[in-house]
Amino acid sequence: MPELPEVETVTRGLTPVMEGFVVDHVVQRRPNLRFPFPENFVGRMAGRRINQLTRRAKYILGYLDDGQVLLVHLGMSGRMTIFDNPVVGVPAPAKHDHVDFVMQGGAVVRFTDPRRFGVITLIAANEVATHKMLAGIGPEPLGNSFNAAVLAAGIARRASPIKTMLLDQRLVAGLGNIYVCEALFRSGIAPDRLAKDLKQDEIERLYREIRLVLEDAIAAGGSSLKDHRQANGELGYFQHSFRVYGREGESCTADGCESVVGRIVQAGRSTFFCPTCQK
DNA sequence: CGTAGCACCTGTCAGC
DNA sequence: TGCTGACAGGTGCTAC
Repeated sequence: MPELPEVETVTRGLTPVMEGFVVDHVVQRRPNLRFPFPENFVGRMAGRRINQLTRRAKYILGYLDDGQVLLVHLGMSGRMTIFDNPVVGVPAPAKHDHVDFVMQGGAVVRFTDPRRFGVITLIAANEVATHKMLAGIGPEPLGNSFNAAVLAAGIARRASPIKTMLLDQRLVAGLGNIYVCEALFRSGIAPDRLAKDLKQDEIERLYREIRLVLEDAIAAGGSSLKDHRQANGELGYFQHSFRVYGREGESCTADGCESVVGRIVQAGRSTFFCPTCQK
């Protein structure tokens, strides 16, 4: 379920077994995911120490000791699972287990992705800001460079519905379909409102709720998953409680609201909303 | 330039 | 049970 909070949770879960450790070797079981793996991926990873593991937007970045950066995107269905219990061992790879990172620290980190919309590649450290996949990505929503004024400037005069705009990673990084729906519900803004028509107080509410919904989700991941992982070692999946997402036809959770959650399709993607709470 | 739509893949579920 | 169609947490590319 990879939007920003899930990628953050996965990154935090991987850090104790990857950061500061040397990659003994990588097992690559197919030539491509969404894109081909980089030339000689296995050879270029072997023996490299991962100096630092961080997240930018929905990408996991592993800074290697030779100036390369391992870039991982989970796409729609990508998952990471840690195997570091010597008693249990490492299960035989299943159909969609495409890559294993075998760490000298003793852990095996397995990348699984049925739909293969994920990305694994290597870039140079000095390309992190300019590489095609990262250039143009907007501010981190939880960082200092994102605020109501930045959001206001980004949506000013834009003729797209606010829902569609918020999915655009150039405006703000890391929001996906779930948290856009949730943030709009929490701020009481109808998803089909045109971005340029939002009033200042609405933009400020939206800004606050974007931050809060993401912070809540990250906190939920940290508190409901011991070491950010489930008993089977899988990272980033935890019990969410969404107010509108996936709740079409169910009653609105707002106090005193008698309405039923609706669903519309915008830019080809489902939007869940309360027709009464969101104006 | 801004915007919309398609493409990439596989799995799951509802309905017949 | 088997088939079909709709749908799924993302994003790059192309065409208007």
